[in-house]
Amino acid sequence: MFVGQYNHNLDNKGRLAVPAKFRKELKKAVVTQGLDNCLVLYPQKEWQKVAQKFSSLPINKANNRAMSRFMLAGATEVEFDGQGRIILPEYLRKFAGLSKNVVIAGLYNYLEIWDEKDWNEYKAKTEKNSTDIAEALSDLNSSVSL
Amino acid sequence: MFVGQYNHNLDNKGRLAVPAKFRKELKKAVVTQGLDNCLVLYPQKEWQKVAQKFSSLPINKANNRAMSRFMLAGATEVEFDGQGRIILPEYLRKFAGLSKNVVIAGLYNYLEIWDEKDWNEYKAKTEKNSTDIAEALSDLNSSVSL
DNA sequence: AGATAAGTGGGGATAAGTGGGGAAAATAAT
DNA sequence: ATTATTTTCCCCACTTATCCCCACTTATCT
Repeated sequence: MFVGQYNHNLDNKGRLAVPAKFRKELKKAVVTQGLDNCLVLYPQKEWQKVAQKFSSLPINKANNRAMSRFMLAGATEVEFDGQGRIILPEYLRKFAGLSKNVVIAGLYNYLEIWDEKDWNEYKAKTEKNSTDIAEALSDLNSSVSL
Repeated sequence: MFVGQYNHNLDNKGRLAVPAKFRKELKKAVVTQGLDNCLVLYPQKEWQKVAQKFSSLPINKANNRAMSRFMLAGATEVEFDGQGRIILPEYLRKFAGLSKNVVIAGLYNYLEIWDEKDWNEYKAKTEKNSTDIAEALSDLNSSVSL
C-alpha cells in the first residue's frame, strides 16, 4: 500500500513522474479533484468502489449532487509512459494550483497530489496542532490508539 | 519486545543504525511522525493495525483528513541494509529536528527516535514532574492505552 | 588483552527522475 | 481532398539520487 511523500517536478508538458515505489502497484489509475485543494489518484480498483459510492448517493440532497459532480465529473483516466509518468490535464493542474514543484503523498489506498507550497503550509499547520487534533480524535473515536 | 535507549549517530546520508538487539525482531518496519516531535518505528505487524485505522476514518471531517495525512503520508517503509541501518528521508529528519546525535528508545511494541538534545530536555522535564504526571494519569487500571 | 560483534564512514554501480527532440496522429485550413 | 499546423505520444540522453558493498573504528565479551 501507499505511504510516504515525494517531491517531484511537473515539466512544461504537464507530465508528472509517479514515484517508482507507487508505480509498481499501479497499471491504470484515475485522477480527480480532492478535498483541501489537492488531486487524488486512485488505482482502477479503488476508483470503482469510490465511484460506486458517490453514484449511489440519494440525489435529492443538493450536497450529494454537488459532491458527486465534484468527484465524478472531474475524473480522468491516466496511463503511464515509458518513464513512469502521467499527464495531468490542464484543468486539474489549474484546480490544484500546481506550478512546478509538486508533492505526491501516499495515503494507504490512494495518492494525493499537492502543490508543494500548499502542502508545506498545510503540513506546518497540522504539525502545530497535532497534539490537539490527536486528543480530539480519541475523544470521538476511542478505538484509535497511537 | 523493545526496551532500553541507545545513542546512535545519523551519518550525512541520513542513515541510522538500529541497535542490534532491536534489529533481530525487525525485518520490515515503518517509520512515521509521532507526537511530541519524535519519530515512531513500528514493526510491520503493528503498523498494519495503525494504518488500517487511520485509512478507514471518514474523510468528511477535516481533523480526520489531517490526522491521516500526518500519519500515513508521514510514513515510510524502511528496510535494513547489510549493516543494519535504515534510511530516514529528509522530511522525517526535518520534522523531528534530527541533526547527528540521535536517541533510539524502545517502548515495548515500538521504537521512538529522538534528537538527543530534545530527548534529554524532555527527560529532565518529565523526571522532575513524574509524580505529578502519574497523579494526572487517567485510570491506568482500565483499558486506557497510552 | 585478544577476539568478536556492533557502529560509522565513504566510494562505485545501478536505478530513478527530468528534459527535450522527433515521429505519428489528430485537427484545422485552403 | 490535400496541405498545413498543432497536439500527443514515444524514445533517447543526461543528471541526480539511491542502494550495495567494502573497510575502518569503537565497543563488548570471555
